[in-house]
Order: sequence, then structure tokens, then C-alpha cells
Amino acid sequence: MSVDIKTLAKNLNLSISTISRALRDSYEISDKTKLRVKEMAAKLNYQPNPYASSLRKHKSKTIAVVIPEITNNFFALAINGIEYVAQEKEYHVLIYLTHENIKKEIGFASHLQNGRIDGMLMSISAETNNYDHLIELKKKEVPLVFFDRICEAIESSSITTDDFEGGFNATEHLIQRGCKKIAYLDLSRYLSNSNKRMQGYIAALVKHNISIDERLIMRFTNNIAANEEQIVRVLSGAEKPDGVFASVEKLAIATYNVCQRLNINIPKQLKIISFSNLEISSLLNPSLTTITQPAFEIGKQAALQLFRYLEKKNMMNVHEKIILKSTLIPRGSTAI
Amino acid sequence: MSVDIKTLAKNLNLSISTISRALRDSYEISDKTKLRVKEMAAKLNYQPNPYASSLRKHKSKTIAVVIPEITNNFFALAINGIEYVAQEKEYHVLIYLTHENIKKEIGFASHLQNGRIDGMLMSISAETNNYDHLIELKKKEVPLVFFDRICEAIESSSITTDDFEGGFNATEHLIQRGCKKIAYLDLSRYLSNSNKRMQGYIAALVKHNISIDERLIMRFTNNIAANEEQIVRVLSGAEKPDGVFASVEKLAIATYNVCQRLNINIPKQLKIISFSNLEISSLLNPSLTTITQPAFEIGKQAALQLFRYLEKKNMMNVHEKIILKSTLIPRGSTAI
DNA sequence: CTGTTAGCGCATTCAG
DNA sequence: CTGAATGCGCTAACAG
Repeated sequence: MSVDIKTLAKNLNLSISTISRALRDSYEISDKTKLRVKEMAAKLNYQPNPYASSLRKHKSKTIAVVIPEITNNFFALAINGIEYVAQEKEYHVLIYLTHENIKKEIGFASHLQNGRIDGMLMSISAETNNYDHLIELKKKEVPLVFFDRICEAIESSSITTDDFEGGFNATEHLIQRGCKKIAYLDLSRYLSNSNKRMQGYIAALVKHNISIDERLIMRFTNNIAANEEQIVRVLSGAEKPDGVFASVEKLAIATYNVCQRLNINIPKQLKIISFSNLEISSLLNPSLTTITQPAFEIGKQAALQLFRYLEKKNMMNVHEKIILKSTLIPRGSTAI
Repeated sequence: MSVDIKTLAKNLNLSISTISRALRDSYEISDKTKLRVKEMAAKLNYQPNPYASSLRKHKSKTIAVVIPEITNNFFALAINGIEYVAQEKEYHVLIYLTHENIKKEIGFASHLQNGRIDGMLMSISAETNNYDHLIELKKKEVPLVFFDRICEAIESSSITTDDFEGGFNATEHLIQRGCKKIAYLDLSRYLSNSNKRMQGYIAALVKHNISIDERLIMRFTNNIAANEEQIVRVLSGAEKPDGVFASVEKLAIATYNVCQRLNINIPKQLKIISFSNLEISSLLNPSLTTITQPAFEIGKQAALQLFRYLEKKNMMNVHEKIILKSTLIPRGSTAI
């Protein structure tokens, strides 16, 4: 049998309420009693049952992180930031992966209204084009903070990167290196960040008097092979681009794969730039120029914002939109 | 107020125990009643309180994953595998990062005896050289499965890679490409997998009649700058190696950084091979040959083994030691 | 097949 | 400063 508050009470000839209060440093308990209780608790290795406490207090000291995937350095870094804050606050972090599947996202959102979590951090899936499940969460007053891929249809706090500027800078970088026909690779037309990056791309083209060629704006799915097919078609088609701006890393990878297959020399015949958050620059192909997001900081800020909701009442309607800066990193001697 | 079992009971003129049983498809309840109950539950959007249930059943449907870090593709992939299984089993996954700090690991292990989790998956920290906290967990009968970095001092299931063979193959690969003085970069002398890799390294040297030079066996810490210093010293010292076998990716990165600084041409003057699990081969520097672990599968197998413990009684003393195979991946035209 | 009752372990009223 | 009593929401005897 495990030692509980009742065991301590018996051992010390005190009531369970005294024990409970002593353990939580209530002002109503004398220092001597507190000391006795704590010593006994330590001696018997007392571990409070978190679920009994949660049931009673309607607080779980647990937050959920709902994200599309984890094998992507951006999200791994963001979780790192989130977990960092959670440890400080003595909270627990549950992870849920949607794999870009809106049904899973809906399932998590609906399930997690049951009190298991005190709040949620979320980056929506690429498929998500309906927000009922998120609206419902808000109705149930589950504190919710979006990061990176936010839901603009919902009043809520969010932490993002300057996606428009990032897209603009990426595109201008290619233009300044002589590109005239720049392709844009988009993960999903539903994603807030992806859309902003594309707007930046378009703004840069406009600024430099380059006309927009719809055929160069490609949209992808979760299907890697199909994505590569599409890239092959465009790279070998009439519209043949001289530059590629990939809105996410996995599309840059697809492009590299295709170039290898088509024998296209990357820095010379085709210049590629991509949003990417790999922390291994020295291991990377030196021809890749990246736009890097402050992913750890985004996770950290998102968690901090969530805790602002959790710690203060009356904050539920105060929404923060924090936008952090991305960095363009050209690399190596053959940097484009 | 949130709708609970009592609300349903009132609405249907049934007792709460009937509701509870109907919701869990107990054989004692008629199909008609079950249907009525479920319809009402759906109508009122009833969400059972998980903590009430956990308190009552002493089961949390939650597992913990305790790992050194997450910004490392091996662990990200492993979590992916773990979460995949957890979703199938309708379990929840808590993440705890030790950042290679034994004190954190001890803190998590000791805290998580309180019933919050039904079981734990763990990869021990590089600092961990004392296992009292793990022994205590076992005593409390918290099901525990190690993966990748296991604790051999404890009777337990584990899922690993063939680290000895991986180390052997890596070393032999360098030897076959002409290396005579191969450095081994070790993360920690406490780590099971690192030690096995080193044994493989030594075995390959012995097989090829190459004497072992202690100066070429380098041990590192969590301090990146200090690690690079040490590499600089050896690379520019009298023992100057012509090949490097990094037991983990971060040490390969450190080596690349140093080579860049010292103007060492990687494929020609120095050949580098490393354990690494990056899923972005086309973005990688083509000079890097890697030993890749089946990380997703390791996570999956570890989770499956844990669930074997959770689902069957009397399994607690049946331990499985599963060893999966690593793959040596030479890459690109300049592959070493 | 359904209802009554008694906790799971803890926090918090309300009394002293 | 401390104790007795109540209930968080659910499950599981036990009874019928």
C-alpha cells in the first residue's frame, strides 16, 4: 500500500486536514507542526496523488502541445522551449501529433475539453480549413495559444515569425542574385504562415517589376512522391524557373531530390532558398540558403503567454500577437 | 457547470451507476438503455473527467517519455514512434527532457512514482552513473522500458541498436578507405550505446592490426566550445588522425566546425563517419557518411513493449532485450 | 438488468 | 492553530 495523507496523519497523531495544510505551507499551521509533518513526509517518501488533487481543485498542472509533426527541427525546438518553461512552472507537457490530419486535430481538441489539461499550445494542421473544433475549445474556456501556424479566425494569442518579411527577403535575395523566374513552393493554402510568406514573395516580385507567373506557384500535399512529380514537371516544363523559394524545409528537400535526379546543378542552374530551422549548419549542403526562425524562443514565448492565462484570471480576453524575427542565412563559399 | 454522470442520470431517470456502466458497455446493461444513455451523452456533449476515473481505478492512461533532449532527430523520430503507438492505445504521452542532467533525471523519476503515469520510456542521460532513482522506480513497480541508452545495471526490457556492429562497421569503413589513425569521439563513458560503439571500434582496429592510440579516443561533455577545443588540439597535434568516427551526430558537427576553422579538406585529408539519424540526406554535406538507426521503429518497439507490461499482469519480470539493425549510408559522389 | 452505497486521496468549508 | 465533515466525479462491490 502506498503512503498517503492519512498514513501521515496516523503517524503524527494529527488530522488529515492539518497534514494537507502543513504540506502546502498554509499560514494556519505552526512552524513546528509543519516541520514535523514535512519530516515525516520525507521519511515515508510521501508522494501526493496528483489526480486526487486535480479532481478536487479542477487544475491539472498539465498543458497539451498539439502539432502537425515532431520530426522537423522547428517543432522539436519549439517543444524544447515549451518544456523549458513548463519545468520552471512545474507543469507537465502532453504531446499530440496530428500528422497534418484535421480529423486527428478535431479528435484531440474535442477530447481535451475534459479537464485533462489546463491549457493548450497549438500549431494547426495543413488541412485545417474549418475551425469549429477550436471555437468549441474556446467556448469551454480552455486557454489556447497558437504558434507559427495560427488560426486567424479565432480571437486568441499567437506567437509567430515575420513570415511576410521572411518571404520578401528570401525572394529579394534570389532576385539580387539574378533570378528572374522564381518558383514558390507552398505547403497548403490554408496555412497562415505559408500565406504570409507567399504575400512576401509576391510583394518582392512586384517591387522588382517581375510579373507573377501562376504556373510557378506550386501547392503540395503530404504525399512526398506526388510533390516531387510536380516539381519535376515544372522544372522541366516551359516555365523553367531559375530560382526556387521553398516555404518549408521538406519542400526544399523534395527540390534537392529532384535536382539530383534531373542532373541540375544547384548553385549554378538553379538557386534554392528555404525556410528551415536545422541546427546543423556545418553538416548542410553549402548551397542551401535558409530563412531561420527563432524556434526555441517561439515555443518559450508561447508557453509564457499560456501561463499568463493560467496564472491570472480576467486575462482570457486579453490577446497578444507576438511576432519574432527570422534570419536569412547564406552559407558556405558556394552560397547562392 | 460542466455536464457529468449525475446530469445524465437525472435527465434519463437512471442511477449514476447505470450510466457509468452503459457508457463503458458493460454486459449488465440492456442495449436499449445503452443507446439512450449514449445518445444523451452525445447530445449534452458529456466528457468524462479523466482524473476522477484515474483516482478511482489507479490507472492514468498516461505514459512518460524521459529523454536527454529533443532537438536531435533520433529522439524526435523515437517520440514519433512512441506517440504512434500511444494514439492506437488511446494513451497520453508526457515528455520530460533531462538535458543530460542527472539531477533532472532523478527529479523526474522520483516525482513520477506518484501515480501520474502508468509506465515510463527512458533513455538515460550522459551523466547518469548512479542508478538509485531507477531502482526505486522499479521497486514502486512503475513499468519501465529503456531505449537506445539503457541501464544495464537494472533488470528491464530494452530496445537498442546493434551498437557494437555499427561501431565496427563504421571503423572498418574508414580502414577500407585507407585510414590508419582513426579517432573515436565519445559522448560519455557512462553510456551503454557509446561504450558498445567504442568496443566495435576497438574490435575493428584489432582485426586490421591497427594499434590503439589512447590519445585518439576523445571524451566530451555537454559544453560544445570545450569539445571543439579538444578536437582542435588532437587534429593539430602529433597524433594527427586521418579518420574520425563520431559516436553521435553532435560530435560530427563539432568536427566539421573545427575542420572549417583549420582549413582541413574533409573528404581528402580527413574522413569522417558518424552515427546520425537525419532524414534529410539530400540537404546534407555529401562528404558525410552516416550510421543510421531505425529510430521510429525503436520508439515504436519500446512503446509496444511497455504496453505489454501494462496490458498483462505477471509480465513485470519478463524482460525483452530487442536489438535492431543500424545501416551504414555512404552518400554522394564525394562519399568517403 | 438496475439501484444503493462506499470509497479513490485530497482540499476546503465550518467549527472549535 | 487544529479537527471533523463534505465532496470533487467516477467505479465497483453488493443488493435486489
